[in-house]
Amino acid sequence: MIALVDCNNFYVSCERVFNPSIHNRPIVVLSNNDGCIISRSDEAKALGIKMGSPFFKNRTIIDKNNVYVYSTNFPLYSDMSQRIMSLLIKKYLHVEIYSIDEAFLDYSNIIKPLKDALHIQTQILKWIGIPVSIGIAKNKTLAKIANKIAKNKCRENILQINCQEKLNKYLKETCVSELWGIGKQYAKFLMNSGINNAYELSHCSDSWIKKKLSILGLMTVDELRGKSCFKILMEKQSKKSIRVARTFSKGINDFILLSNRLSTFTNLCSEKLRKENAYARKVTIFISTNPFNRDLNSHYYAKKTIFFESPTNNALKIITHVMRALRLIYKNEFIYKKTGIILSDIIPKSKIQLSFFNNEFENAKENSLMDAIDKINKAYGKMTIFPASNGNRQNYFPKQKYLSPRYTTQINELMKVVA
DNA sequence: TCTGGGGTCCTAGGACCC
DNA sequence: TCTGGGGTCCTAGGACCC
Repeated sequence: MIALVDCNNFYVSCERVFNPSIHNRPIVVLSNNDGCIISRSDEAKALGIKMGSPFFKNRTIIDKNNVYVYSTNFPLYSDMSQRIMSLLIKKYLHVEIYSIDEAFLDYSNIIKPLKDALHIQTQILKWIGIPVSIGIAKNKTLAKIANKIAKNKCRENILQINCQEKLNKYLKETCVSELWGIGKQYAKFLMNSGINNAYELSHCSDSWIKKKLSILGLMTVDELRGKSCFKILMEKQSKKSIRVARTFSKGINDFILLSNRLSTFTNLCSEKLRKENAYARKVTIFISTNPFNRDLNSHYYAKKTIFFESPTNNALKIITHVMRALRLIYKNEFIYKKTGIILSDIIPKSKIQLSFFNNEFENAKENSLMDAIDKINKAYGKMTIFPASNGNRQNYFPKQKYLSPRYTTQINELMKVVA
């Protein structure tokens, strides 16, 4: 059994903790630049304010109903999140922090799941002040479904799906668009194909699903059928890319202004990288015109990736590459609305071996790189690697690959870094 | 007039290699 | 005139998540 703990209207709930006077009032929290609505209280939802919709389009409803409006306060939200997560980690052995407001718990050894869930729910509310919903079911996808129903239809905000009868009933009640892993495009496609709810989806053929929705879609469908495909990932996953991007309130078409902004982004980005104790192998910059402009001919999007000679986290080095990329794509006749930089192909310094080799060699990280390579050679005759994305998908993908020349080069580079 | 930011993963197809 | 087979690597583009 897996339980999903999900905070109700998280950002709004955080604001309420520090301002109890707004408890029964409609509240919304806005995104960066106060552009979109990204969190709503139940009262605001009842007014018909949509998630992600632009602030200016809701202006009339907001003014008319005295809706409280907050700009985001991310430091506050992540602090509150940490408090909740550490409470969970203290109490449970296996916890996956899935997002700022969600965590999966391994409930396989919990004897009375409902009672236990009620207890932790009460504790979080009492000690931290945040209301949470808890869904309990056989796997992550079903726990997501249980959570959604718990949040919207159960008085206690807790629901366990523990028999096939209940499961079938809930699957039939769940529209494909509400499923975890089925987004707008897939939902549209499925409904056009006559598949409207989760129950119908679970009866589609494997080959068709895989072809149309990719391997991840098939895993989702397998979970609806009761298999467990997505494991609980306890270890903090090291980042594979880091990005800083902004939409400007006014478009920019001046090269100097753009490069100034990009320098700032580069600093922020490499700061994040150093915080991760990691190095990046490439940088991508992108710039785009206003995507909401009605004139489609004025849409312009450009992206340029530059590889480093060796992995780095040095902002000055990165900036020279960023500027080169900007010069390559800059065209004066456009007014850019959005720019960003992405550092990717990230190598965690503290466990360099791990990023290239099988988990079995985790304990090799204490030793030198050469030792690790020797061990691997002895064990396998030739080196063994796993693609980074293989973690969850061992049932679907063959495990072994031989070490290609590409990786030999990378190892040589890594050894330079280590030295 | 005003429409977020930060991530992950998969797939197809071309380049390239032996 | 015919035009292999098996493999890797990289990228663009498109999907998804909160």
